[in-house]
Amino acid sequence: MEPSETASDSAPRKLVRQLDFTLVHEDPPHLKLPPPSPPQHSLLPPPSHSLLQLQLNLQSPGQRPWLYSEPQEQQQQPWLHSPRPKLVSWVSRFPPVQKPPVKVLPVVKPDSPRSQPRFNVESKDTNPKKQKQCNCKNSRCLKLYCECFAAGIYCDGCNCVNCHNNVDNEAARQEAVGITLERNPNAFRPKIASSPQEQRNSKENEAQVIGKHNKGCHCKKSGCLKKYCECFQANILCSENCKCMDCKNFEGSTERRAIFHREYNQVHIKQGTSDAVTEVVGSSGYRNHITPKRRKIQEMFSGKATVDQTVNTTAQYLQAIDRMASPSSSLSDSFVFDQVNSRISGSSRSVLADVLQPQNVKNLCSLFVILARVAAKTNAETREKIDRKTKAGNFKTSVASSAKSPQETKDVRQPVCDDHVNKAVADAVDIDNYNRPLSPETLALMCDEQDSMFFGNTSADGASHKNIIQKSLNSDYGEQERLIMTKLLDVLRELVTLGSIKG
DNA sequence: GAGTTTGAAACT
DNA sequence: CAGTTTCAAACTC
Repeated sequence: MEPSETASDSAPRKLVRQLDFTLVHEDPPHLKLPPPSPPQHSLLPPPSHSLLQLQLNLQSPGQRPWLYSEPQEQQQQPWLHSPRPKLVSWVSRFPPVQKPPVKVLPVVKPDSPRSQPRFNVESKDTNPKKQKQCNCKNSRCLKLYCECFAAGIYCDGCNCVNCHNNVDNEAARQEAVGITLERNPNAFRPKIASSPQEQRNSKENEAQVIGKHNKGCHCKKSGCLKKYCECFQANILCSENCKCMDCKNFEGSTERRAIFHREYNQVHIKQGTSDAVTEVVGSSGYRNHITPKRRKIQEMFSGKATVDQTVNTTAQYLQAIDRMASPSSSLSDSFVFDQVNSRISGSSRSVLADVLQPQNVKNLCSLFVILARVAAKTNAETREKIDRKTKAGNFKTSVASSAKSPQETKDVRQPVCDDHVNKAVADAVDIDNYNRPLSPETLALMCDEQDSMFFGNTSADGASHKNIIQKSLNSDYGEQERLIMTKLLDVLRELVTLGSIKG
């Protein structure tokens, strides 16, 4: 504020000039709607050409009265003339005071007085029937602590004490608004910004949410997985704007998955859809299990701004594989996670999402199988050596060894039926099963199927991988390793390049 | 429902 | 701008 100005005389003018609720009028992130159909929910009154008119039209006292005082200026808001047809159409399509019906979310939390978001983010107030009711005691509802005030509405039926956020205290409130805006011109703006990707996803009729918290959260203890976290509450991932510690609100986070899993299950158990729950749990209950190594990689790649772009891209690649390899055609698990993740996945949506093809995943999987086979051979020979050594040097061991049936000996030699190899294959297959532990029987079956699964096609890639296998099994281990790693690197590089180009 | 925890907002 | 305090929602018991 200029020294010559006072809060009271400068506030109103500054208000209207600075307030830009552009984003307010967009759908909340989790309620993205198909373009042609009318919006079904909005936290705030739909935009109006005439703010004065809006104020007059609003029978409910709870509607940002201070925002609607200078229509001319409002009309000059850039977004009304910028290429944002969606917003313009909103303006013309909806009367100001109409409260659209609630859109039922795919994942709903159990009803609770606290279930409404705490912060003035777009996702709040998903139930238009009941206005938020604050419980302020010391702020007179004239600070951003107050949800109503922060949301730009009068308190109405709240449980607040000494409330000044009402018509009777209009002057005081105006002043408070002025002070608040002086402190932060964006104080009343929505905190969640959508990205261009959101538009595209809307066109694709996906419920993708690509949002980002403008300021970012600063959580320290909640892991950004509780509603204390603004990002979490807004159903978006933490972004580079955040300064949170020990953040678990990133794409691919096991903990985050677990939470949504739990919530989904709770809701459906309540709704009596136990069949669906069983299906969901059955098909994905193991997804939350994650190998330490994999988790390490995830955490390593959960990168924020400080992480190198290349690394990020690789992480996204891994995440994309994670997504792609999920049986997205399945209605149970993938539905839940597609719905949940799509609402949550934010700015870190993989740039490879549209680049990766099933063949890429196959290629990578085939490499893992190769690794498994090499490991199997290595391991089998090591065991053989140990056996020979113990046979020669230890009578007892010799007896035990000789007691082995020929079949057992043969089993040891079989590439992917060894413990270590099982692990290797499990890691490889893990992509398809989201870390679900596999029984030995299943693994054995998969061993037999690997070839047809991954090399059944007659593509050049398939042939080249077969060659690698031959080479791997016939040449020195060092050479095998080199070949495999080189191929793996090639695959990753290719995808990173694709991602970079797209990015 | 009371008490505690949490993190944004406000203040210094 | 960093550290501290205030505040009210979220959470726990």
